[in-house]
Amino acid sequence: MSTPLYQLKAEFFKTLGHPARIRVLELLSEREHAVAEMLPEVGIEPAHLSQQLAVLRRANLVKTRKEGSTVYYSLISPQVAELLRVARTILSGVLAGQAELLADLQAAQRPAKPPS
Amino acid sequence: MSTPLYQLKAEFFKTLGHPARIRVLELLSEREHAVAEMLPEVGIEPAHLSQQLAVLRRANLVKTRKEGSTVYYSLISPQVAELLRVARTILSGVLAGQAELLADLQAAQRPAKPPS
DNA sequence: TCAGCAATTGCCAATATTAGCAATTGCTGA
DNA sequence: TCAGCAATTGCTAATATTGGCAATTGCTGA
Repeated sequence: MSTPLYQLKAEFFKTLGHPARIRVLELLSEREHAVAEMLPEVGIEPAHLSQQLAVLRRANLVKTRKEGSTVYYSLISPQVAELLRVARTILSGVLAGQAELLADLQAAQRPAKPPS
Repeated sequence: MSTPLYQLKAEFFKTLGHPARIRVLELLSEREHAVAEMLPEVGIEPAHLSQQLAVLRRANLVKTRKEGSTVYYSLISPQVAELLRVARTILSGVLAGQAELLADLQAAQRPAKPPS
């Protein structure tokens, strides 16, 4: 193994680490989409979307199908949808934790009640 | 919502996008670890590990427990372990796909046998 | 009290990522 | 054939991440 496994994992997550790419993967979790179809959803200029799609292609996460001059993208592995689902669960936990913290901070401005 | 959800998700994945941080999360998926204990596993200098741990702390993915002068880290959400598991599955699919591609490329040098 | 270790922080240069703009490719319909 | 649209590529400046080194904090045992 030339590259250690955790290096590959890190690169994998790095390719997910961009708002436009996440947005695209979410759209593709539902069904395949043409580039033009994704454009308004992602809200970035065409050239930039192409670049981000290229990143996903290079990472082997999506595949393309050409029909005339429009290109349809879809997920290679449907498990990506599951990954996003798990991530959402974790994230809502994290955000809930932060909300709690926020509440504590706000409470601390009044006659302090110590954390449980 | 000041920051759109997919922005938060991207940031979440971005914090996973570093070999040392992945390594740490894998270790913590098993059980809590002291910093000194992780050092040889991760194989980077102490100051750098601290920095990466700080990234994980800021992202609310890990928590610390102090005992004397040693600091123990653990996962806040055990679901992170599941996330890493799903990621591994996807990754092995991706790598298998690449291996196939490689095999095809090699086969293409001999009297070509078309893809199934 | 202070020497010594664990862990962290701050600062900075090297490196990688992102996003904007112009130019190009490939297909389609007039 | 060529005008026009979909998508992509190349180049570049702005921005963010990284990793190395020195200095600091906090605890413990002599």
